[in-house]
Amino acid sequence: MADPMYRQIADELRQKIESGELRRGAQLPTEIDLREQYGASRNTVRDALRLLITRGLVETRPGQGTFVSERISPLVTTLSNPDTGGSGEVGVYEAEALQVREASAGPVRVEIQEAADSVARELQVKSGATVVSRHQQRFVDGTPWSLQTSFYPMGLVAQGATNLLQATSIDSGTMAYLDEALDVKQAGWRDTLTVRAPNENESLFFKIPSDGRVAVIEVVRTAFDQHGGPVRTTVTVYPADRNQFVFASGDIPPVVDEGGS
Amino acid sequence: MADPMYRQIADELRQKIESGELRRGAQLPTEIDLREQYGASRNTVRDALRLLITRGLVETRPGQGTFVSERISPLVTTLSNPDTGGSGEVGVYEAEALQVREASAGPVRVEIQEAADSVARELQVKSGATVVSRHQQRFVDGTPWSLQTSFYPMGLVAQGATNLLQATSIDSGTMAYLDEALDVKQAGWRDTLTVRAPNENESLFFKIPSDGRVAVIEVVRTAFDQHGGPVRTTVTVYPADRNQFVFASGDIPPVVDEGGS
DNA sequence: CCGTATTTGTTCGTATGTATT
DNA sequence: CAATACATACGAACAAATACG
Repeated sequence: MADPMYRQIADELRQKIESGELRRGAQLPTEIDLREQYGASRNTVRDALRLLITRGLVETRPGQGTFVSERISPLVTTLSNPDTGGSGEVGVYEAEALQVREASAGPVRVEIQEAADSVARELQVKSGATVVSRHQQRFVDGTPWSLQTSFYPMGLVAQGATNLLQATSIDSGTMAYLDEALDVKQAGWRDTLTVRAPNENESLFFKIPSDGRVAVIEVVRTAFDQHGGPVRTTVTVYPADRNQFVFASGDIPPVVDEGGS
Repeated sequence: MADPMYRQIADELRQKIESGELRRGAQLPTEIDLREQYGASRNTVRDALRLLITRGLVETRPGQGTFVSERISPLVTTLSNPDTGGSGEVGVYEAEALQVREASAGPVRVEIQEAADSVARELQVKSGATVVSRHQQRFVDGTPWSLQTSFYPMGLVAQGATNLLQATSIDSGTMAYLDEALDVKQAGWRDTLTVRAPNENESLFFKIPSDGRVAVIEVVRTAFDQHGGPVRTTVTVYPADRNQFVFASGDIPPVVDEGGS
């Protein structure tokens, strides 16, 4: 009488998934069916399913059913040193897709805000100081992939970097633009990764449960100029169940295809 | 009728925790008390508590009660480029503690194993090939912090690096040792971060719930020698609810103390 | 050491709400 | 609109872990 029943059920289902008996994308029996199959109550079945959800093996869709997650070969995001590989753009997260994947992005939403504590700390300004925020939704193969918001000190605009207020996508070249406009160069950056539960916006956008069963990964990248002052801080949020992050450093060979099992 | 009740309860409790009304380590009202306070059923209260557990705010101890997590200012692990800061040791994860923290480690457990698929892929050997594994438990301030296992191709031992089989802690200098013994130098490395549910060992060691409510972060660091061949792959697992990772690149100023709220 | 009270963990049954088809 | 399937919520009972006299 070792494991509780809900964990036994979860284990059996997990085995069926990993053995391929239940394929990716396939629909699991409904909770009612599982209740009968395992002689458990629906609540117990749901406890088992919650375990599988947390482990990223299945996902539930209200009104539809429970399905084996397609996920697999997680999206790989490279946060490498540009001195290392030839990853051109500095300050842009790049999905290094082993498979062919199509990345797209929503419109840029520009706002003038008062800096929250966390942002103020990164930008080394007073809490509540005025900052420019540029927010964007990103998709890969049409599915929600990340939410990204960049914050710039308002001082940069006052000094002439007025394009920061434009709602056009200059993200791939903002640092180049700042160099050109203000002679501000990016000398380095710092990435901070944190795992936490999603907030309401995030669970809606990523279509992950709102009860925290699936975490999100928050990457805060703060870029510094040649004088050691913070120029920009970018907060990017990814769902944790379908992402991996790679840091490369030094001289290493390119990645070989792995061919997921 | 916006949020479900269990989330409202969780929000109120979260507020009490963040405002300091419930201090770190303090015991929350029992589930029975909360049931009466909020006019909800015990199951609904437990749903709310599960949310807070997942967010790392509280933890439950059977027979005792529910307590505000001590956690706080997460441990920061730097995975930086050595060219950047002066972070001496290459290939060693370093807890950059803003507070004074005491790191310790358990004994090294050396084993000869057949490489699992994931390890074989990283070391670019055939699946099932013989490898040396060196496993260690790590603690910070006496609490479990990480589980680390390094894998080396058996070929290195055959070539003379016999010290790899010794159960003494040479971890901080294994790469230096390999340089000396075999003229193998570390030219670079690749870190891969994945978030997943803990396995049984991990949940026991870290004392986190075994149902996957708290994720773990798995960092796989593979080091490459001057010829681009993999020398070592190190798998380190951290509980996700009390850790942050920092990757610094280029020329950036040192971290300033933040003084948690 | 034992027994009891307390507290969380697991499981059941049931009812109703909400999203999708 | 109806049927289906998951989401939320209630109430109840017993088990297991812990604390304490």
